[in-house]
Amino acid sequence: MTKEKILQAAINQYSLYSYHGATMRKIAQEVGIKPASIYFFYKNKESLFLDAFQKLLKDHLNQMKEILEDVHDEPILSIFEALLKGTVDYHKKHEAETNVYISLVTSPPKEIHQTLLEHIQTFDKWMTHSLLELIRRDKPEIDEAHSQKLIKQFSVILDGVFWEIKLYNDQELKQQIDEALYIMRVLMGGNEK
Amino acid sequence: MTKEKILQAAINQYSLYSYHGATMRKIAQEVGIKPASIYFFYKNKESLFLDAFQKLLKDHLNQMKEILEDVHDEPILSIFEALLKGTVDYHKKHEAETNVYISLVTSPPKEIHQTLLEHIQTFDKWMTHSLLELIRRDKPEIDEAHSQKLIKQFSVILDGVFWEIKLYNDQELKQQIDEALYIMRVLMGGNEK
Amino acid sequence: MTKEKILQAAINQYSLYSYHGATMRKIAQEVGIKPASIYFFYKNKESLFLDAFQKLLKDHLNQMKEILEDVHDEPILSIFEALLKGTVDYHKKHEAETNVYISLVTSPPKEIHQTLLEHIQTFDKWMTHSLLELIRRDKPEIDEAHSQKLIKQFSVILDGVFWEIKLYNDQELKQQIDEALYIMRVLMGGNEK
Amino acid sequence: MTKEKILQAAINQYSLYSYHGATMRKIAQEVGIKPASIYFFYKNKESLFLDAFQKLLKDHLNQMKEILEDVHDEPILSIFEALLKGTVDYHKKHEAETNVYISLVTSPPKEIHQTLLEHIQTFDKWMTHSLLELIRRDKPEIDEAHSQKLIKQFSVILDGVFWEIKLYNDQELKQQIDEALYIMRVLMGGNEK
DNA sequence: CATGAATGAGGCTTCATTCAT
DNA sequence: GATGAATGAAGCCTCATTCAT
Repeated sequence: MTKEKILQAAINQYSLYSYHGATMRKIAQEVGIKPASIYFFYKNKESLFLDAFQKLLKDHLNQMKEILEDVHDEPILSIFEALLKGTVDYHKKHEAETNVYISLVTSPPKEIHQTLLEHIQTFDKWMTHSLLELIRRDKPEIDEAHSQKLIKQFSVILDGVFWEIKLYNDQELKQQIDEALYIMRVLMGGNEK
Repeated sequence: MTKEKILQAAINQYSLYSYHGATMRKIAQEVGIKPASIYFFYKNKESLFLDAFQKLLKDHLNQMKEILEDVHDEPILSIFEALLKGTVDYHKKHEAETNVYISLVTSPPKEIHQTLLEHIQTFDKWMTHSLLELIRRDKPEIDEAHSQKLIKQFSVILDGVFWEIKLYNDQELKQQIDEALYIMRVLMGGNEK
Repeated sequence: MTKEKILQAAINQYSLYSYHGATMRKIAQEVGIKPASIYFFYKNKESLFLDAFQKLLKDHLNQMKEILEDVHDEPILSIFEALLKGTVDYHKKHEAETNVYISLVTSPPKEIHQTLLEHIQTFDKWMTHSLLELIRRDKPEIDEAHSQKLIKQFSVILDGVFWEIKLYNDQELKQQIDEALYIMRVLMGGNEK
Repeated sequence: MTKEKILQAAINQYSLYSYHGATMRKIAQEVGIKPASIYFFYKNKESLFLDAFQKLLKDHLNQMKEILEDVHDEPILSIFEALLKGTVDYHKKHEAETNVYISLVTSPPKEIHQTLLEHIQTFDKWMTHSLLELIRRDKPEIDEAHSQKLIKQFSVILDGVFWEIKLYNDQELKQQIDEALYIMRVLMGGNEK
């Protein structure tokens, strides 16, 4: 229990002040213990953050998988929608984690660089693979090459919406999601509006 | 001269280690002076970084303006292309600045929060306004509402490409830019490929 | 224990070098600890000295009260004598404290200015009040106006002896005390020598 | 001109913050020059303050001599009065210098310790000698032993008034001077009031 | 005369960490 | 499990001082 609270506090502090600004004292304070107590659970600051980062990446992957499972049987456009909205929801609800993730991608501490690259690749492969399957199921008429292209296009848009979480307020973001969905609809041959 | 070098070193260090990890010692070392000398030019660490951030935002805006000026008279699709490639080029060439910018957006120090919000708004307004004008010039048949929509769609895609600078290598990025341009072409009614 | 030793060292160092010359390093050295350890007990240098000054003033008042209690029942001239000698003894035995006190009176740091004024007033009132009572008890024939005057005269003389602690050696000081007592005897109408 | 301004600024700063707190920067600032410029006039901080202290002591002695000259021919009680009031006036008008003097007496920097002791002795001898002469002239009936005693008594009282400059406000101080003069009158056999 | 630019030394303070309790 | 007490290392910053201009 305390151990998890420490982990969360570490992430919160890192999200605000990055590695060197996330002091053991502030983390302890957030948990309501003394700094010395952290060392009962973690060997040192570095190992604490390695743990925190690992948990962070794992949680993120799980969350995305859950989102996909929930809409597994719906038409592909609904799945795109669910992924877009799910991404936004998740990151709005886990602001600290998102900030840490962005920070890790931007300036990865060398200790985590490898793990991070692997995560990004895993995530990418999983998403590509899943979407390929789901497109085939919903729209068998689309050949694989086209699917691949669609997925790449979707990823630009998903990444765009992801970054705009940090730029826009809730209302503007909703509009951007609508535009994103509109684009996907157009790309999938829907000239219906 | 020394003053500018300090500014650049501050940005480089911040990009790697964020505020608390960008120590005066490391900044001085990068410049080739002693830490005490920094204080001849800047009152303290905070004011040094405030200056650095301001310069960063100003440079970024100027750069984007320059890009747009260079392609001012070309068709709108070329302009979209120039903006996408220009953005990528600029941020690849100024990795440190980009990382700092991302870090500022993600976890803005309160001293710069206001300045940052204003910059983002200024940038947004300028880009919207410029593109509106350029679309009207090149495609007078598109009404303003549609233009507005197109610009929003472009911004999602531009933001997507921007974020993917941090995710993909040069080759993958080039592909993503191609997909981005393809999307814009489709959105502008071009069924020509 | 360590906390009190720090306080004493702070006073000693302040007495020698004043605030800016009383460095945390020298204080720590005197206590036999490292500078960082001071911060476990005191938030910072300022609060350490605020504590030290408060203790100093409190101790001084207590000491004076004790002196008076010890001679409470003796004739008033003996009381004057006890106060003069007690003051000299106390300040000779607590040279550092005396120097700090003088320094505080001369150039009071603004943080302690108010506290100091209150202390001086409290001390003054207490002494005036006590002596009034004791004169009345020993010499009921002296009316209050005269008593007030006598006390003021005594205070000039006491302050003179106090300042001469810093000017004269032990032997000269003893002579000055004798003169002081002689003056008081004369002032109280004693032409007996 | 600048040299004297530096000297005065040094004394002012010393009076407020003592040696270690009187920084070259603040002294320069008070004069309206840059710290580096001070080194044109003084070899270093230590020599600047040695000069300042010497001037201080010399000025003080001169001032006291002047006071005495002005009342040279008056009766001895007027001379006591002039000395008391002159002392108070001088120190009220030269607060910084007084504070420095007190600080020097209390915690003399070793570089000036010897000079200071000599000054105090010179001052003492001069005053004793002068007063002896003046008493003899005004009251030839008082023998030298008695004069010596009177002078010692006056010195306690003068020192008392001197210290009370730092303790009391102008009005209270005037009262204390009156009491002091009253005492001297009584001591000189005056039962007239 | 004056100062812009620089720096070694040292100031205060916080950091991560240890260890006995 | 937890922490009071301690510390070496390092953080930011100011100090007195120098020197070329």
